[in-house]
Amino acid sequence: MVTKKQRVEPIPTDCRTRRGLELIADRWTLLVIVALQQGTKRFSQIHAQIEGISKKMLIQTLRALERDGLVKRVVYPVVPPLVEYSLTTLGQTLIEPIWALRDWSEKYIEEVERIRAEYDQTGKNSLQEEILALVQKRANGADSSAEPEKE
Amino acid sequence: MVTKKQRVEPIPTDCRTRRGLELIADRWTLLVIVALQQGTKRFSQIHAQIEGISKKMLIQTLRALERDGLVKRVVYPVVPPLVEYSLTTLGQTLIEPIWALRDWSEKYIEEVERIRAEYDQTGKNSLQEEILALVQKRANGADSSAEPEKE
DNA sequence: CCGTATCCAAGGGGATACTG
DNA sequence: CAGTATCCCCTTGGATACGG
Repeated sequence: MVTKKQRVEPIPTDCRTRRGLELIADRWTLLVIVALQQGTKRFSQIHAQIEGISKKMLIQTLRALERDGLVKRVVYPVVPPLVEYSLTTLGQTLIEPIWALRDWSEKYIEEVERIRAEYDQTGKNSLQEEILALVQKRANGADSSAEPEKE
Repeated sequence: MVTKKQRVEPIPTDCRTRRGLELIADRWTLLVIVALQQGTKRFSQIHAQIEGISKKMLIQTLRALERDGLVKRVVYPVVPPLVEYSLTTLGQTLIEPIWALRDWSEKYIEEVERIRAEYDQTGKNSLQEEILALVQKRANGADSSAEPEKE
């Protein structure tokens, strides 16, 4: 159990990590980058590749990425229109961290889903026994009034 | 320019990568894990640390993480209540990929913001010249009717 | 083909008040 | 302290129709 008076330095809204996460912490951005990391693609190809995304959301996501310099958009003045999207050099720097997330998913997602299924069925997961043991131990051994202190 | 008939294999909604990204691709989840990677924390500490999150969203996020076995929640039966959250062993496996994203943010976020500011002010970013060159080149040298082919 | 424009339903998420 | 409950706004985002 944690003792009192632990100093916690806040994560300000304007720190670089938060600003960075805001860039990519939505439903589609990372998927679009994953799609483009295979190389230049037309709009319709990306749209076909990312199952479930609407044209509206794809456009929106691509526009944001373009605006931020992560994706390059090239329009060829032909009929019918031909538009190609690709990662910029800057955008390619995101491939590595995203790959780390992919690796994690490949390794652990099914374990996560197993635990979730168990939780949904039983109302608890296997961690609960561990936790109960912790709480019991404390209930027996220690004073039950915690009396948290102010700073 | 990309040539015709490029094969694109779709990313199905149920692939592991997408299921993994759905876990963490929202506004708060990653920040909560970042907060907890420093060690066990009380609810109020996390809440204070993540500037801007409401109690409602923090609870919601923590519940989801708990349900998925990434976060452990321990309630001590004392008054006033004392609840501690920490990453499980499984949850800790996420630290590494998240760290990669943090590193990326530290390195590149300000470049991104520079480009974005430029884009917002001028309606274009520095890539546009590069793109114009590309398009011009094509317009001069090649047939202007692209005539995309079917498969 | 690659968008834009408009409408609209669902729900995300804040504010507030209340409880054990 | 650590939630739960309710209200309600307002954004998100899908569906559809249309345009260059």
